[in-house]
Formats: sequence, C-alpha cells, structure tokens
Amino acid sequence: MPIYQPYAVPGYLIGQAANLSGVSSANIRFYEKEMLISRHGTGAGSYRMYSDEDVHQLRFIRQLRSLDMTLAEVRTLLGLDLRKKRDCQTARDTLDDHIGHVRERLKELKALEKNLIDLRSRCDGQDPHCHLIEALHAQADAPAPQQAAGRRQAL
Amino acid sequence: MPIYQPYAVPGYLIGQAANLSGVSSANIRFYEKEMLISRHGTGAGSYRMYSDEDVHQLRFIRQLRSLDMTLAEVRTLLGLDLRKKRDCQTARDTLDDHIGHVRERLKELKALEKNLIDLRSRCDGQDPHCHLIEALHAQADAPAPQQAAGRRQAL
DNA sequence: TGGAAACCTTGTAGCCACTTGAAGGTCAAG
DNA sequence: CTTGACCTTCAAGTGGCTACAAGGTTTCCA
Repeated sequence: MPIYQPYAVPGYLIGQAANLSGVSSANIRFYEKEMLISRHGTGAGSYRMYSDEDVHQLRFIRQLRSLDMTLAEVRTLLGLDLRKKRDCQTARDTLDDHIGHVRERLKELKALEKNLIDLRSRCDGQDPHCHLIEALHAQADAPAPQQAAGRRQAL
Repeated sequence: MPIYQPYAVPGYLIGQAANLSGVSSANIRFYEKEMLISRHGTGAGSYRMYSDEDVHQLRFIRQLRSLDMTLAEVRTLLGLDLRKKRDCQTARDTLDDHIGHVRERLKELKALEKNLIDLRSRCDGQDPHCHLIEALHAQADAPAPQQAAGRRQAL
C-alpha cells in the first residue's frame, strides 16, 4: 500500500517529518515561527518540505526539550560546533545552569512534599472536627514562614 | 506620619489588603475575576474595600498556592466546613491527589537530574572534540528511549 | 471526469496563573 | 490648585504548546 506521497521530490511533508521526529505538525510550525527550524520553499506547491537534516534537527530539539530545557536554551545549543572550544564551553555552561535549575526545583518539591505529608497526617477522618482544614486555615494566619516554599514554576 | 487613609470606613483598600495578605493588587483583582474572592460595593467611591475576613481568605488562597495547588483545587478547598464529614473527606482526597502529583513530578525530576549529570560528565573541556554536544546529537538520533523523561509540566 | 480521502494551508483562540503597561479617575494634604 | 499616592479598567504578554475552523491541494479509484 503506497502511502500518501505527493510530488516526486526528495523530502518529507510536514506530517511525515512529524512522524519521523516525534514533533507534531503544529509544533513544527510553531518552531518555525520561533525560528528554531527554517522553512525552505519547495518550488512545486505551497507545502513545507523537510530533509533528513531537518528531521535530525527536530529530534535534537525534542531531545533537549525532553531534558526540560527552555526554547531559549535550545536556541543556544542549536548550531554549536563541536570542534570549537568556545562552543563546547557554551554547552557546558548551559548544561551546568540547567542542572542548577533542576536541583533548585527538586529542593523545593521535596520541601513541599514534606509539608504536605505533615498536613495530611493531621487528619484520619475519625474526629468530628477536621484537623486538616483547620490546619490549613491556621497556617494561613501564621505570619512567619510565608515567603518560603515554591510558588508554581516553570520547571 | 499618617499614611494614605481615604474614607473613615472600616476596611482596607486593595493595596493594604495586598500588603496584609501577600497577594498583589493585580492578583487580587484576578482572583476576583476568577471568583475566588468576592467584591462588595463600598457605597462611597468606586474603590474595592476588604474586611479582615477577606484578608484571611486571601492568605488562605496564598497558602494553598504556596503548596503548589491549582486554582481549581483552591476553589474546591475554599468554603469547606471543618465540621462536615463530607467536607473533611473532600479535603483529604484533594490533598492525597495533590501529593500524588508532587511525587510524580519529583520522580521525573530525579530521572532528569541523573540524565543531565551523566551528560555533563562526558565533557571536561580538555578534548578538542566536544563530547557533550556530540552526545546530545547522538541521543537525538537514538530511536529507543524517546517517550520517557518529562516534558516540561505545570508542577 | 468526478468525487472522496488524505493530507496540507493560514489564522485564531485557549491553556495556566499571573505580570506589566497604558490611560485616566479619586482622594487627602500642603 | 497642585502634587502625589493611590485607585480604576482594559489589553497584552509570558511559555510552549494544543485544538479548532475554514478552506486549498493532491492522489486514487470508479
């Protein structure tokens, strides 16, 4: 069964590039708008066409995103030359920063878990008085440890 | 120095409520729009006025947000009666779910940290060839462990 | 030749929980 | 009457997408 195959030109349609890279079509267009991937005219129709290198680039981006890097970080890492010492330094710095972010967020989440477990332990559902709701309201009025604990963040 | 004090009415202006609660003025207006806090007409001017109870409610919301709960969860917990058994159950369920989310995210982040550290260890900046950039590109082309690892998420 | 199926296009809006900015109104004190 | 400290509404931006609507293009099959 010959799948949908328009044009006899070399390259992939966006849907095929999506399948090969694991990045959705809509997302590929989004990356194009964000200038993480370039669009090259096909001549024939108005359909976007992608080469094997494009697909690699998409997989590369996907890989960095799966490491929770921001698109800004991805932009930094895209186009680095592994033979240039400066680029290698840039890559290491970027990664180090990112590891720092991850560790910070880990710390916050661990503190959060502890806090939540402590709260949860106050209520077993037996007492006619709900110590859980009570504790939440009491903590709200406590003045001290307000600024601590993580507000919801990107990572 | 008698600070800015318009009207001799009991209650706080939005900025005062913001200071007392730790929730910014803009954020209070946002919560009002989201119906997490109600606006009561002042009669006098067109300024919003807040009571001590309102301030408590804001602090309560802030407390739940500092536990990384969503506004949907906050909505659920707002207005629960600590004397009702059903409400207590609701509170416990909500908290249990939330702890589940936090633990899931912790797991993901820990896996991520490991992955990143492994990557980082490949490059010391001595080799003329950057093994870090190389590894990133190589991992992008590896077919297997694609779906694993966390894409950036809310928590 | 005609029509359905499968793909593509652009554009817009929505998600979450806010923050920032513009343009202007209201109040108290000097 | 001005200053300035506060308030108002409305709109848009943040990040990284996803989803939808309305329509165009291409291939295949009867």
